[in-house]
Amino acid sequence: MNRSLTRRQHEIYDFLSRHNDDFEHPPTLDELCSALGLSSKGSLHKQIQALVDAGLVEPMNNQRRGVRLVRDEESSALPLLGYIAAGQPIEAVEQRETIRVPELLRTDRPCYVLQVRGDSMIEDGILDGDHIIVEQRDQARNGDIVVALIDGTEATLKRIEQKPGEVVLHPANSRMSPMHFSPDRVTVQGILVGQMRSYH
Amino acid sequence: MNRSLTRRQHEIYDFLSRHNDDFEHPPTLDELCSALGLSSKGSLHKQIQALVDAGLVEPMNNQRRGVRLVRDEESSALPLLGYIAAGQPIEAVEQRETIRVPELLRTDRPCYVLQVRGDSMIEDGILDGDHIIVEQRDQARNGDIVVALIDGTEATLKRIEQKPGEVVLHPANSRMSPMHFSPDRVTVQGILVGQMRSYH
DNA sequence: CCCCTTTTGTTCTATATGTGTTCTATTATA
DNA sequence: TATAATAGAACACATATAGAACAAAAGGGG
Repeated sequence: MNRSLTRRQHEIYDFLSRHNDDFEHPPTLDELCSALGLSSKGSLHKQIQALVDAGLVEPMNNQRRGVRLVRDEESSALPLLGYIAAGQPIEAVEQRETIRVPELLRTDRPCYVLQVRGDSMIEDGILDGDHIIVEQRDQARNGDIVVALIDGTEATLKRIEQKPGEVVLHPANSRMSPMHFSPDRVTVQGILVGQMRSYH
Repeated sequence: MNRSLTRRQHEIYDFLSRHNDDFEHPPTLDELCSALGLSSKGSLHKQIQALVDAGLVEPMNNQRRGVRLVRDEESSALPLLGYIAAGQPIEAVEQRETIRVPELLRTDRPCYVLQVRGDSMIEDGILDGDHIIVEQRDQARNGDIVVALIDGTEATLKRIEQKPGEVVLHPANSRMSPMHFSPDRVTVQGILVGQMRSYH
């Protein structure tokens, strides 16, 4: 079942994940063959079968309905990790919670959700209580709003500016000042990609 | 039962979803045949029956013109009506679009989605480009943020204050002033219940 | 209201095509 | 040498289609 994939099997699975939107309908073996540049569906079938055994592709027991990836029923739910407030570690939520997030507010890479505490980003329209969707990353571009870890303990949500020899974290609150750190004290944990607010 | 669809059944279902607006009434089997390029309604009937078994098409027990899709109540998708900017009518979007909204950001009553244009509510964290979820209503409580229609033409998003003999619409922008109207000039179209923002 | 016709859905059968499956043989790759 | 990847053929059977015949509803004219 949980056998590790060969290199080619990995390629094929990646191809399916990337292109399953390009196919109008689940692709047949023949279609996949020409898309992949193969000329024998028999060979492909063997590979697909390995993916089925690995639990990545829906088993097709003689059915003629195309090659479908297994539906990740959690697909639109992301883990809600806890609260983030400037200057404190992320306060984990007790239970392992998940929260549904529409595709529009997330990316294809791994994401998670935090709830905002405090007003440090209020002028960018991020208010106390908002849910933010964060893409897990360890690098950011200047101007991104990031979840940054300072000295390995304090987590904060700020707009980042990376200069040679210095990292500046800008709050969006005129009553607060930018914070300056040496680069080795700051690690990026993710970048802000989406935001949700409920008014009830 | 809940069997997965064959390829052709998938196609036919897609066709129905795409074109159910093109048909004045639910189509007859013969109409569908010619639209799909088939010449045997007997064959089509078998396919339709499969869709009925899958729960995607309402069962047509000898009814005429009985091919209608089952109401898609599950999808958690709301209609995206268009753009709202202070002082102009809601600019309708061309296509009838829908957008997925998690339960957290909506209510049990009918809701719709608008995209915000302008900065009139910026200090409440509602920025240009944000998607807002509006619950359809004709009454509001003081302090609610509402979609209000002024003189039946201009739509605007503001915080409402209803006094005897007067309605005040408060922007959240210190460069703008509250607007005063007599109650008969203002009708509430809905109240803000959720908000979404994408950063990419 | 009844009878007839027309339309439209339902049920068959027969046939053609498509599509997954199973082989074996051959070639790369480490 | 062992493992993986490929081609190609042959096969089995699920699915798609046409066509005919039948049944149920709708409508119309007397």
